[in-house]
Amino acid sequence: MAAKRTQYHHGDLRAGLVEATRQLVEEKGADRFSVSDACRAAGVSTAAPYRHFEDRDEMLVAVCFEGMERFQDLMLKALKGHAHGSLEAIIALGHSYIQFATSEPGVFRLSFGIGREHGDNIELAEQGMRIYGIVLEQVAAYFGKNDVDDDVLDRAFPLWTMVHGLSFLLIDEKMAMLNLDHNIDAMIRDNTRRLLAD
Amino acid sequence: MAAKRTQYHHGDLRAGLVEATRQLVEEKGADRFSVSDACRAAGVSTAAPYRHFEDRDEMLVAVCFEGMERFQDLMLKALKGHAHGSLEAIIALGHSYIQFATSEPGVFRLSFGIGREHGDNIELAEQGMRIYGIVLEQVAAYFGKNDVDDDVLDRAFPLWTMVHGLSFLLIDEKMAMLNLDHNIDAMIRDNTRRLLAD
DNA sequence: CGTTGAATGTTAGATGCGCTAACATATGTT
DNA sequence: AACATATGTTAGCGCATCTAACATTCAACG
Repeated sequence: MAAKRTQYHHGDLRAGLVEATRQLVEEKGADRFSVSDACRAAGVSTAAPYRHFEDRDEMLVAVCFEGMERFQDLMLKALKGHAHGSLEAIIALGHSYIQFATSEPGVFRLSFGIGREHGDNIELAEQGMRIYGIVLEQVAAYFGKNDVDDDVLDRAFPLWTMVHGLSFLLIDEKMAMLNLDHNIDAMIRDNTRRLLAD
Repeated sequence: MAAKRTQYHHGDLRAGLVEATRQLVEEKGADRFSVSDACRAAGVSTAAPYRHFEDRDEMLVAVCFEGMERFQDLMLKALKGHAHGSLEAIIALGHSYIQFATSEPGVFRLSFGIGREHGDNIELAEQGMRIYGIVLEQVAAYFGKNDVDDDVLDRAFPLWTMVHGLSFLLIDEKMAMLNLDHNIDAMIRDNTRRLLAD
């Protein structure tokens, strides 16, 4: 991991630190992550990161931002092969949401928890809206609409809360703790249908 | 806050520390909480807590456990005045879930995030099941059943994921970040109905 | 090319936290 | 009254974040 470099300069330390941070966030969680660990992994001194980031928090924001881009890619890929605005497309989006949360729980948790102290960060908000916008677009089409009106917002939001809640219950291992056994795929399918019905 | 005491012994330092910890968790979040801060608030030296808790983490577990008891009380109170197994009873439980999450976001987040490293903690799991059991009982009655079978589990779980997700989206201020405006009460009501329909 | 300023790295150290060991004081049992 | 136990304090270790002062490399311009 700690690839000892022969050059004085790293080459792309910023990227190296972001990747090291991302891995550590997955391993130990954002709260247990330490700048020192990331430095050891990247093979630089503990003062080096401060040439690229304001502080520890900014390193986490960088990981978060990068993660949200992967999240967006995943959701866009999920749409392929499904008719625009079809129930299948919307269900596929739900699956990809769970998929991201469970494959990168550390980054997922970080991405949603970070807004609190960074409510001012416009870039994070914009990236969030780009992702949610993918859902809104499909839901609008599902109801045969060309744009996202208040009705669409009201019908899409419960879908978000459901997959969001399911994601947290899964990664926080609540189902395991309470000995609950649910077929996740069936649960997303059935309840997406129910939430869109009426 | 830092009530200077005149006696050498505190009286009930454990309770004092739990309360100080709870307040700090609400103020700064569990990750930013420090044992030293709690000691300052309780007016004792930084070594004192270790007579009552194994480590920092155990202080948080204590706050979590205490919080879950309040959570349980809140949900039981929510049932009063509603017919056993009625839709209104179930909706009231949903409201009390959101109520707890938004009034004590720090403790709420802590309670659900803590399982990860304390999956072994049986007391926490049992308390969690007591709370979820309140919901299961009402949902069983809603479907005219006397006990909680697999069907009941499958119909209750989506309700949990919805209010759980909504709670996190609210306390993480995602709706504010994305300029989403939703009537929470209406949303819980309408979608509880949809999830129970069929 | 060679010089020089900017970018990017290092070392040393200030400050603070978690936790432990050794010691001090109160409490309660006989 | 004497002693064991419970509960507090002080001092200090190891590690973390972050800064200041210094070192090395890069790159832009004569």
